[in-house]
Amino acid sequence: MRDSAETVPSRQIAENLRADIASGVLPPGGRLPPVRDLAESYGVSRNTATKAIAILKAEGLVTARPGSGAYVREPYPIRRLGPDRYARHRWQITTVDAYADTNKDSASAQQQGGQTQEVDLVEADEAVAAALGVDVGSQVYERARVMTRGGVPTHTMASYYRQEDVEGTSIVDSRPGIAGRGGGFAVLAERGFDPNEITEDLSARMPTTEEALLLELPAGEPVVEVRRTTRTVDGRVIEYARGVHAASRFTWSYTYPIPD
Amino acid sequence: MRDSAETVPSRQIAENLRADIASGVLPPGGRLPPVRDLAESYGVSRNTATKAIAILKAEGLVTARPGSGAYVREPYPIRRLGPDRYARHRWQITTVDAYADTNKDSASAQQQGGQTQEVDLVEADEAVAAALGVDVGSQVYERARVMTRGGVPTHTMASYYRQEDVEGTSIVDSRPGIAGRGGGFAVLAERGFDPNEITEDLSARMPTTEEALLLELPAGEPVVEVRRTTRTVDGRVIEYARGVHAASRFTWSYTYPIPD
DNA sequence: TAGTGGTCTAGACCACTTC
DNA sequence: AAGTGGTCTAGACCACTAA
Repeated sequence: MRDSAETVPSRQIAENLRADIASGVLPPGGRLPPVRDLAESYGVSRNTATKAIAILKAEGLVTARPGSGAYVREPYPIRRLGPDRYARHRWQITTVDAYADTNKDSASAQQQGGQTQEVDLVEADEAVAAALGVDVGSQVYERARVMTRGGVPTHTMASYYRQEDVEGTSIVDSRPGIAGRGGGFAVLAERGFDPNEITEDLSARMPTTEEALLLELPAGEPVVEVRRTTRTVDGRVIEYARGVHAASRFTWSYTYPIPD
Repeated sequence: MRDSAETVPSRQIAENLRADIASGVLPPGGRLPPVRDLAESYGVSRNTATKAIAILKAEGLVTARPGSGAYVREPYPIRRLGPDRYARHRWQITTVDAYADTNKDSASAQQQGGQTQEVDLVEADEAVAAALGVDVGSQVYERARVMTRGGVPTHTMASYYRQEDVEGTSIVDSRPGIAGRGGGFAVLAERGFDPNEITEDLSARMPTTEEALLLELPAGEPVVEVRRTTRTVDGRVIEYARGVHAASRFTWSYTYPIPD
């Protein structure tokens, strides 16, 4: 065995374990050697072996369960998010199939995942104000929710609406699911604000401590922040939304023509 | 001061420092108290104070310069990446303005950033093979580069081409910049493969150790992996590319109509 | 030269899981 | 009860930065 670069013991141990993970000697879900064993076999202190594990945790390769062991992280089923998830047929309710649709939706929604929902009047921060074209600090409706899938929280999403756009609609009703499918798109459409175009901005970063708790993120798991602006055909912004996604559970896919 | 939740000393110190960063008491670029001072003022061991700093490093809030101090990370200028960066006018060279264009481009390119370039025949891995419609393990051209901006590496990008599509073109010439502007789009267009549509897939994760070294990533900095497929108007895939971006230096922006 | 972060040791206690 | 990860202490040495 060759050490390609001289390095400190903790990194060297981490590197060896990493190689075992990559080669499949330690398969996903497999348990790493206990820190006490690592310490002994490498002739280092327990702290140093612990540090090696900590390095792999920070890289997102390993999670530790106190009292049990350290395990190779298993890949989540990755959901691919494309423009299709906003497709009209998913939220546009015609009079003909309205009843059947809501039945089917509620059934599949509860099987696959759920969401909490909380509606509030809040003060618009800078981003919200800029997007909706209102003054910073003015009151807007916030619809905040946490989405789960198979009992595991996957992402948060908070939508913001102008008061006059949604006052009196079911969006403002805070009972979960009352806004129906489509994230309020159907409600907005009924009101005459037909969603027509979306701009999505993505960026990635490490989570805040609150986000890590809320989404039950393991160490070494980044988040993707999504900012979505929805406009009518006239270019009027009818919704601004911000979400935070556990990075390992999603990919985003966009297809577009090369512009001139 | 209230401790909202009982916690271990190292996390508590980290939380206090985090609050100082958020409130501006410790501004971006500001230096944190030395670990020895922290240890003394909190009445903990040096190790514990060091751990507190390590937590903030993993969160991407702080970077440490050995021998100097630990500093609040300053936000990078963020580059917004939209479909425009692939626009035809950026790479389509008409006979009229070809000369002026190359002059301008090389000047601005060298001011703002550069790129290394390496061209090789490599074996197609699974993703490359699937995208280009060739067998796994068959030989394809790889054009790998590292982009820098202001001397700082910002992202890698590796493009893959079918041999028969680019053989004999300047894409295969490994001299940096020889492919000209547009990432080879101009060359492909000249060959009769006019790039028409792009699919981009994004996901975020922690970097591998190689990536962290190559991109000079501080601890706690995730990367965004971009996979790009470029097609002609007939749907023929002419380029598959993969890149790794330092997350904190970019946002991605996509605008699209809501599909039916 | 003084100060700084980085790493390591040897030993300790705790809370938790697993049996 | 035995084993596990998590955390902490007190002390040490190193390499590096900055004056």
